[in-house]
Amino acid sequence: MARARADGTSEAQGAEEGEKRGSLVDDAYAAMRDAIRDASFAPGYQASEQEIALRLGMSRTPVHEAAIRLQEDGLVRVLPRKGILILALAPDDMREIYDVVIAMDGRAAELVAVLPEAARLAAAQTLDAHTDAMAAAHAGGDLPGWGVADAAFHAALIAQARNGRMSRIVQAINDQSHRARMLTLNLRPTLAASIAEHRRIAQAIRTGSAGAALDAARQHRIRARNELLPLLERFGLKHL
Amino acid sequence: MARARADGTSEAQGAEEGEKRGSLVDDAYAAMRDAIRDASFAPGYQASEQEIALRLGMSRTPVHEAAIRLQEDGLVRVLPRKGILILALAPDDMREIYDVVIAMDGRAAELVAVLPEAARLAAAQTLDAHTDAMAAAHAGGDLPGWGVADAAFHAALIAQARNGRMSRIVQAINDQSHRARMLTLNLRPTLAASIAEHRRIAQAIRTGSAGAALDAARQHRIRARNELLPLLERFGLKHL
DNA sequence: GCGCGCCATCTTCCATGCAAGATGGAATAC
DNA sequence: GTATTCCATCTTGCATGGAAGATGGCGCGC
Repeated sequence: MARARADGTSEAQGAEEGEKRGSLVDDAYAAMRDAIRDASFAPGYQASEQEIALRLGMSRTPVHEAAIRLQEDGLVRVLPRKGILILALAPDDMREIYDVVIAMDGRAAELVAVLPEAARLAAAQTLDAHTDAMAAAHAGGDLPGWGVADAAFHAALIAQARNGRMSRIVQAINDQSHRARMLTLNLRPTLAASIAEHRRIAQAIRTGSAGAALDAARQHRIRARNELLPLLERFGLKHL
Repeated sequence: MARARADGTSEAQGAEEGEKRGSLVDDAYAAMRDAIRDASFAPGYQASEQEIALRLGMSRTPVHEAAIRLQEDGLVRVLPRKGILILALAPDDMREIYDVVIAMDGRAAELVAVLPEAARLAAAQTLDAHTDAMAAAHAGGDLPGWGVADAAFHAALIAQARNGRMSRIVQAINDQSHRARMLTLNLRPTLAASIAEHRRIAQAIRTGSAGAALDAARQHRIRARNELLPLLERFGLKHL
């Protein structure tokens, strides 16, 4: 069920033809996805398959097939006979994305909270470790580090729920919103509140309180949403 | 943002679904998806792209690209240099699927319940109409009709939440579980309970009780899950 | 100057060819 | 009889060419 994601670091430049890894389609997919994530391909940019193929040192076919997968993931749109459009995120997209993670994180927390006690305790410990990292980054003024630890917390929460479909959905959603998260990291005022809420989620899981875990995870995401969306509107960030 | 899906899922826009029959890839995608849905392609069957292309009267290329989309949707698996494998659903897959719809239906109900009053009332009326159809089918012993009306209720609930990403996720999940729903329709004992629960969801939406709507939708799906999964295990339905 | 149509050009869509990996069965060794 | 090797065949991965649609600029009419 797990899609093979070649997670090699992307060289955005010349694609030297070296070792034979997976398929060229996977290479093209990974390269394009990473380029979109780090904004090498800016949103709104309209690329041609020929040009990308040339840059990656392959023919148009694997680029085309990778573009289909990226479109399915919601990262680009293939305009018939016009080209590949890198999609931008509007505030309304962020609203949609938040509603999905509110639902998923809540159910995931609930599921983890009803695991057998040993698994529950291990999960809570893992989650607390990530929260510790967030607190340390916060104390040290390391904003990117805070973001990484925060992402790790939520990724661990989903992973512990042991649901491949939920994992893939959240992964796709995260790919879409990665740019926005990077941009808005320094806009978010209440890092401390997040840390406290993460503690509450882990504690509810530790005690096996499914309802409390569900509620804590939901409220955490809902607060983040209510905090971020007005900021996006205020700053007029029409496309992220 | 709405991808042109052959079955016409899309956002609310005045534009009519013209169903442009321009792309062979779309044709192949729709044909293969429908064949999988109604079990013309049985799970476990390993098809060759050449054979499908021949049957659809096109070359291998559009079939191959459609297969990529179907794989992304979780309906098939493309085995490198071996063929296209129609995926089967195990009870564990149904567990995963139910957890996703529990999360999504709950959030959707909550979102609909906080709409402005006019929209809320209209939504509740639509939902009740579907529930009426379920009751009528139940009274008339029309099991397939009951299933159609039940699906319409849940589709309407998601649609009213006005979240394209949620719609697409639920649509993909439904595509995966369609066969299983058809098979298990006559195994489910408590149709009457579903009808009563649907009424509760609609009522909570009507009164704008977000928490009650969330809980009613969640409990409805959770009960269905707890009812169905043991049946699947009992009957030894390893692959659906 | 201004609007309109035409066409050169750019782009994807799809068919097809070639190459390489995977497979099953036959032939062989023991 | 059993295990092993080899190869004919089937399959997809990828490259490439022709075809058709979309676009923007240029010239023409006014």
